[in-house]
Amino acid sequence: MPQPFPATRNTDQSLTQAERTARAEAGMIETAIELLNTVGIQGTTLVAIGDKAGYSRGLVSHHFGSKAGLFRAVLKRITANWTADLHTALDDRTGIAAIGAAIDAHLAHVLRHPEYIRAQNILWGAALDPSSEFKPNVAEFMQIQRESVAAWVRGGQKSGEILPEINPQRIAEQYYGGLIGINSQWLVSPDFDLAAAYTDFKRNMVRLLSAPTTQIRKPDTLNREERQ
Amino acid sequence: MPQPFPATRNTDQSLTQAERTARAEAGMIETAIELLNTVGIQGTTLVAIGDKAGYSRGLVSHHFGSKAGLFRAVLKRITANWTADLHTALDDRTGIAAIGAAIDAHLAHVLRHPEYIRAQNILWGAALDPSSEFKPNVAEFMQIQRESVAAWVRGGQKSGEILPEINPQRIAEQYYGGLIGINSQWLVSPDFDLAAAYTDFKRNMVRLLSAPTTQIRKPDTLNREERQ
DNA sequence: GATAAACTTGCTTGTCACTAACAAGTTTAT
DNA sequence: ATAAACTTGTTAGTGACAAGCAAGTTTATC
Repeated sequence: MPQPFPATRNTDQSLTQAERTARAEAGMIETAIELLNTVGIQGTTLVAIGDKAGYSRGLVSHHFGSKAGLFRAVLKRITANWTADLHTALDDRTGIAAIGAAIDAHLAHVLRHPEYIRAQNILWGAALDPSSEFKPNVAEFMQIQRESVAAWVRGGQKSGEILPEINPQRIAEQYYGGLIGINSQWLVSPDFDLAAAYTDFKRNMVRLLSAPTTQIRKPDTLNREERQ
Repeated sequence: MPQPFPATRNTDQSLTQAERTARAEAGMIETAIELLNTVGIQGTTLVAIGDKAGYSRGLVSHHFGSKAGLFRAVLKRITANWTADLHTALDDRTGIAAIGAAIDAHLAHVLRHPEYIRAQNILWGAALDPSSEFKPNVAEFMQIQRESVAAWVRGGQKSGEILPEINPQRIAEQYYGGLIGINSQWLVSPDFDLAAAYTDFKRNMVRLLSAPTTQIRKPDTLNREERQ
């Protein structure tokens, strides 16, 4: 039954098939993230998802094929969210400035959406499993992230602020590994000082990338700069 | 029936209760590690452990209380193994030398016992889960590891090779995070160059800790040193 | 000091509530 | 009416626990 005012379609009465699908899938993904954060991967059962999202226990399988399929979709959604945040934060920067801004954005993102980060890392942990169905997705995501970082380094090398001897791929590995490691420690230890670790990481990263000529100063000056 | 030669007790015929227990627990732990590496945490069922270890499916619960209890024991065993390796590698070193030696030992250990590292990380991943029963164990282990690193830094500060302004705790977080992050990337991406990442990490760590006076050189000299 | 009963511990099997997946249905949009 | 979204019935497999059996170990008795 076609409604006269398409703008008010989502008044719970009659929805387009596409709308129903979108609403159901989004609801289940959101519910899964919530459950992952509260009762973990074990407690995130199909029944629990269905109950909390207002559907039956069978709908997850219908839409995502399997529980692993739903988790794949969760990762996809989280990744998209982070990528959007990063793009607006970067704003066409490259080189050292891009890396610094990215680390800042990362910290802000973690503090803003801790439940996303937690869910992401829980699923990444599950991906280490040899029988994991979404390990390739995780590997690919990391590969793409590293490639961005390597591109920033190459940009800095083009402009001369980063020495040409530095290997962009190696920096990308260190950069990305550092972020993963900091997050891992924070997720396990509730009293871990995330902000301090991030700012320290940023300072170290910038120092490693800066050409040695910028470090030929008197120790006093250097230290004051470090504290800033 | 008491045997005349206690030294030949373990000839598969008649075992002391203690011997039986030790053999059974060690067998199940070893089997669990093997299964974690091949079929993952999902495939590591009580039935599979019992089958592979030559016991029944009920013995795990009997000895370790639960599946989580077994995994706790697995982590304990892996940790003990790594700690022993580290101690022999360190040999009373402190300061930058200790950190360098520890990173080398870490790489050697990962290459020597990849199945241990993989199992450890799979279980750590599971520990991120809010319902995890052994998250405190993981957090405590990380805390102890960080304390060691911080002690090395303080040692280096005492001898003067590390600047007093450097925060040992922050360094420990970066150090440990870096190792976790590198391992995580390697575990997910089969073609990840682990050795290259480790040597790069070591070089960066040493550079960060070295007093700036050692960096006031001509760029040429610095670069040659970097390549070594 | 040998020997058998009393006891303890290692280990297995039966059972139960719960889970994911799939197939066969019912309801809703087109 | 027909195809999609969604629900319900069913099944094989899971971890935990309890009851029971089979070894090993201690103690009492001769």
